[in-house]
Amino acid sequence: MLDPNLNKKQQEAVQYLSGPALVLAGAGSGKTKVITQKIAYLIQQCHYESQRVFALTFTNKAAREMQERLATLLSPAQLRGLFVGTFHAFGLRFLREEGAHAGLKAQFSILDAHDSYAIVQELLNTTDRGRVFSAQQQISLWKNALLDPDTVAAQFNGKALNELVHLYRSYEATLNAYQAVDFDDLVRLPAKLMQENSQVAQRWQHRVHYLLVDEYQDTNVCQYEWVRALVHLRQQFTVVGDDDQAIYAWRGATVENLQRLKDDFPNLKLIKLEQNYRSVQRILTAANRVIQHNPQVFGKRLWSDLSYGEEIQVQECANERAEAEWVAINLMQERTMRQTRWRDFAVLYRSNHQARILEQFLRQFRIPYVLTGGQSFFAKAEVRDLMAYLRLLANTDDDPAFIRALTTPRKGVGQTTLERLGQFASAQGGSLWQALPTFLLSQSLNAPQKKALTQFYEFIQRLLTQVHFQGTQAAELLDTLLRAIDYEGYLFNQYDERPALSRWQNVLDLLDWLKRKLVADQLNIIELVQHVSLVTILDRSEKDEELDAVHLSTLHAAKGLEFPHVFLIGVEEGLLPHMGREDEFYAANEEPVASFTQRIQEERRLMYVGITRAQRSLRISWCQQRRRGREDISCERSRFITEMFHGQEQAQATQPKKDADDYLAELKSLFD
DNA sequence: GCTGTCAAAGTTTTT
DNA sequence: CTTTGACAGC
Repeated sequence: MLDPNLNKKQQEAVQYLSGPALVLAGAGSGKTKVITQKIAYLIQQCHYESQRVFALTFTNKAAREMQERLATLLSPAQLRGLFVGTFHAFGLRFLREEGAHAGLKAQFSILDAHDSYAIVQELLNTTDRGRVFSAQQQISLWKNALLDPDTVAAQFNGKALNELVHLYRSYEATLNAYQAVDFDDLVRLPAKLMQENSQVAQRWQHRVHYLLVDEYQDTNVCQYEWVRALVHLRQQFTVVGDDDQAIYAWRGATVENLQRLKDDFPNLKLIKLEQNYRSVQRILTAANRVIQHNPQVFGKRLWSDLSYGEEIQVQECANERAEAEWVAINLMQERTMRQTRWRDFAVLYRSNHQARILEQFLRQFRIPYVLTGGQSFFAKAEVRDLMAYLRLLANTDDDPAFIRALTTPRKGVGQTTLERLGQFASAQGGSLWQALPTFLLSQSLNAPQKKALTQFYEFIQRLLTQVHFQGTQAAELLDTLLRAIDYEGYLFNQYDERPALSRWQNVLDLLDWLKRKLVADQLNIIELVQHVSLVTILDRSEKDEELDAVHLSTLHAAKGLEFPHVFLIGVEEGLLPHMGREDEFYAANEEPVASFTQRIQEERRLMYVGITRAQRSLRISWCQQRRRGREDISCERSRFITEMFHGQEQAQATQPKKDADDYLAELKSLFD
């Protein structure tokens, strides 16, 4: 049955099946609802087979949310075979089947940003982090634009970027030698294969009967081409997007993909969802005012049935400490006065480091909070250490994993020996692991190093005999591994008691999570490792939902979420809009990727995303001074605040009635 | 030649 | 607060 709560436009979007459809869905207009309802409609009413329907998202969170909603709409049998996941997860599945056509072995590794950084650093032979970072970025942008080294070389012929092109080539060669792909490749290689291999293309064109894409405005060229190739045959797809919420241009996304869609599919059906079910009108008005300063591709105006709502407050703070305190005090007051739950609040900010000071104050006030986004659990050193062993077991040619496993915990093999082994391996044209047995016979090796390397070799060799174990047996293998390397001992030796304990806890959490995964899905280590590479944060979504806690999130990570009461902090020139270094990146034809104006526009959309997260109340703060590195810099109010209130009286923030000390005293008395 | 200690720096956003 | 690179000692 079609949900009777759908409005006319939503219904149209769900039921339109006569060809390609673009649903322009403003913030809070029921976009996820439309996608999930449409999937249900396809399967239940139109008799699409589940394994023929594919829904693509950008984040794991969005995918999970859709899966959860679908679980309430479809029977377990109907859910089976249905693909709802990120582009990258889909890419992994695609490459598992088709990787051979791209020269990949079945057990290829997936490198994370750290690994690629290390590779670029090695190739550039520099310790200048800025240089490495920007080179890495450039390669990533090229990849996202579906440009391979040859194409780039042709376009940059004889120019200063030659060195970078050369780097790109070596980088690709290195990955190939490791039998590894990076994140970008998970989308780039499928797109490329679809274009270049007609057998592969046909296979998938026949498999995918209906395709849905969420957050379409954030697709890059690879994703666009991949989608285009997938639907080439049937032209049955729905993409949902909002050009005003495009905030990933820095990752190669281009809003022009919306425009291109019209050109490539002349019969494209355009459906606009403009009724907002989320926010009170005042908040929408503010959002509309801000976004109006951007050029409008598709004229679109959000409106709401809800009441007008209370004033939007703007608070000027002396510095970020004062700001964090202001947030904490307001949270205390609001919770008492409105009888709300903690989870009804979110504090949103431009960059992760702003969370730190907030955390301090929230802890002090004993306000429970959860951090979404931010530093990935899987980026933590201790987690990567353990994963290195697993990656090595899954793919012994994974040199970055080999190096990390061999050197952490330290085993008496260092820089020099490693370099020699590296030279030895590249002379043989193989990986470090392949070279190791012969290298052990070499004369230049000293006794201690030889002994250490032999031990390591035998240790890994032994584990390798068990690498195909599944489920419980594989889980036991993890325990064995951890005990054998005495990682706990290493941690407590390396760090003070408290940090060591917290790291060890992380390892135990990881271990627990891995084991559950192994047993639940009956995976072996190889499958597990590939899966884990795509997970950015430890999956405890249900707990987060149940938890009554204030949400702390970056603006990027908050997209798609909504909260009754929102604090948007750090709204200053330089921070929002953010002004970074004037890095010069190039897409093609040596055109810089983004002009100053374009950057401001993206920042404005970010502001728009922030405002439209709020359902009922919105509070904005900015600081006169902010600590940046070692010095205090003075800040100005963001232009976006001015734009928000343009032609309107600006609400003056009311001073909190109690000050921080009162609250702390009160709290203290509670706990004494 | 390896490893531990010390000082310096911090990257906007994420798969 | 964490991570990384430089350096000195074992």
